[in-house]
Amino acid sequence: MNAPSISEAEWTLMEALWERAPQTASEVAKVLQPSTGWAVNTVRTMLSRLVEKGAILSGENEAGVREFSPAFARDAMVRAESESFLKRVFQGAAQPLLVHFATRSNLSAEEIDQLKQLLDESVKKNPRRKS
Amino acid sequence: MNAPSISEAEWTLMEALWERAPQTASEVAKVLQPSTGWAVNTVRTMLSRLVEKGAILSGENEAGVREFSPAFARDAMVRAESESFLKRVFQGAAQPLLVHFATRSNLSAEEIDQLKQLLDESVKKNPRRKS
DNA sequence: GTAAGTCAACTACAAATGTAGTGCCATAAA
DNA sequence: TTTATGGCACTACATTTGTAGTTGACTTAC
Repeated sequence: MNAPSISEAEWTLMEALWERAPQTASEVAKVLQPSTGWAVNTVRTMLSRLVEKGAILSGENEAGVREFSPAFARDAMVRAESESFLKRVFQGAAQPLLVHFATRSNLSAEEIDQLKQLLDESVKKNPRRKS
Repeated sequence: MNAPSISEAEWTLMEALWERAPQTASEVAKVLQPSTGWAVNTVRTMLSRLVEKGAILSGENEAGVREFSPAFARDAMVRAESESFLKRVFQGAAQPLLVHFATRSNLSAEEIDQLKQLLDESVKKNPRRKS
């Protein structure tokens, strides 16, 4: 199954589970409480919805309490989300996207060097020229 | 006013208006019909909602028919959308985002050269080193 | 063994989104 | 002048999302 697409608030939950899994609903709620202020029941509801969507899996711990884990690695979800963003906003063209973020991002010199190196590697692996 | 955030389907309408503006509802509907299959009323409803959101403006043409134009340049909406995506998926860090798209995008050699040049310009303008 | 808290399952409800349908008016065509 | 056409304003209705509250079973500390 492919990574389902999830909402903004749901990303927050996923982040908590990627941090540490499995966790029970109340554990997640406790972790997120300071930053989000969500009630435990809110967290429960969202966790259930994520299970329905197939984004997380649930089981029981030794004490018989439900606990939750991501069904996909963060990277896979990022990839799915990125695809859809790229299509929607940049009409599928990666280069304009890269230009956009590269010019607006105030990268440090090191980060720029690193990126350029990545780009070089990419050209070695895929030395395609425009027809 | 800042560019409001809009849904996926709404992006489709905006694209049509960025293509050509102003357009009346039925013109937009006609343009989008093949790709989306939306009924005219669907388009009307979405246009109205976009007006409410402040994403587009409406006036009347010579014949007294409502016509619509984007309230923001595509670039401004792209920027807003990109911000939010960056925060949500890459936790605000542009560099990992760039790495992600750079490595997965199969750019042509020309595109890579162009990007590297952009990166160089960016370093000239902003010769920041990590502290 | 009784109150107090924890869980899970259900229910609630408003705003946003996707996708139209209805009713009424004006104009153009027959 | 009837009739079909296009426009506009409203209304409709299912789904998804955000944000909980309620109820009833269980567990635990007094």
